[in-house]
Amino acid sequence: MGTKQQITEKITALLKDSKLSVTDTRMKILELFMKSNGALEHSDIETQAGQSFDRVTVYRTLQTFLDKGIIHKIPTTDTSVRYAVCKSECSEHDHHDHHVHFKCESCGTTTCLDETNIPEISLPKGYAMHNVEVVVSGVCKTCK
Amino acid sequence: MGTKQQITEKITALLKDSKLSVTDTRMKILELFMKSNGALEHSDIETQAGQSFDRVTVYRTLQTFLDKGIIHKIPTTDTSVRYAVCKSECSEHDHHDHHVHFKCESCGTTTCLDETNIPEISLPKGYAMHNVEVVVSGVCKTCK
DNA sequence: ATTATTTTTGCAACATAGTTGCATTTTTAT
DNA sequence: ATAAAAATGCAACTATGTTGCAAAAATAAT
Ligand SMILES: [Mn+2]
Ligand SMILES: [Mn+2]
Ligand SMILES: [Zn+2]
Ligand SMILES: [Zn+2]
Repeated sequence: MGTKQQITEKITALLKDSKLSVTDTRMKILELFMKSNGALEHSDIETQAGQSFDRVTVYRTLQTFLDKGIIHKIPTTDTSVRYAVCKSECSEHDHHDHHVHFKCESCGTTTCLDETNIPEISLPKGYAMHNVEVVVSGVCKTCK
Repeated sequence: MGTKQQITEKITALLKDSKLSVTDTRMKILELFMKSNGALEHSDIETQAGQSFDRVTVYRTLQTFLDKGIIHKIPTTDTSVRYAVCKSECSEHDHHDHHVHFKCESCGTTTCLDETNIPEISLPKGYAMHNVEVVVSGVCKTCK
């Protein structure tokens, strides 16, 4: 985990590396992502940040982080949009999150299974594959 | 495809098999699904149905079809919800759509690749798998 | 075929989610 | 310290989804 001070430094570095201004909103939201063990959605952030930020700012911050390759989206079958921090390999407009996502039906959390690779899929003739998303649902390690 | 008459009979039978009342809304929406070569979202249905049905009715109809195993959802990374007709194996509260979904980045359509099976995935120790969703994005057969 | 019962629909009203323009504030560059 | 650039907050708006209830339609019973 690291001390509060270390986390702050790490987050600041991450923002600077992405050529983003270091602002309170961005620091706070990134901190929430770092602390969380699962993916976050917009409403989680609004709640956990303690109603200190405008909704619009949160939307714009998430979009900025997406653009810069700091976070990635996770597909869902409801209308919610889930976000999780990317690994270091990701960069602006070039995401490399080729791992499986897991949604626990018990606790509701969605996590990145960074070690679980996505297997090969052979599409029918004529289809070109650019990206594969895999979301597994079931019961997680903690809830079992 | 079949004639208009044949499609009507087929749809009527499907509704009766699912123990649903045969109504104009349900006939029309099922017809749209049958005619469409890809998945539909709520707005597609409202548009294509020619503003004849109330929004609420469309929502409720889709939910009913989901419950009865007539359609299934397809995960997305935006807030949209996509639906496609299930194969015959599906029944009430017991979906069996273990196929890959494909989203074309060119034409935007999402299709069920019924013949493309979902490969085995080995999760980390402690995780129980109930369902797997796979969505591939790229360029489809038609757009290539 | 008529009537009774059950189900579905449409409307209104509401709630939540997401977007855009613009003035003010904050951050970064000079 | 000042100027330039960028981010934020607010207001106003659009889109999406939900609930209760009365009217209408579909099915079941007579
Ligand atoms: Mn992930
Ligand atoms: Mn499908
Ligand atoms: Zn869990
Ligand atoms: Zn296409």
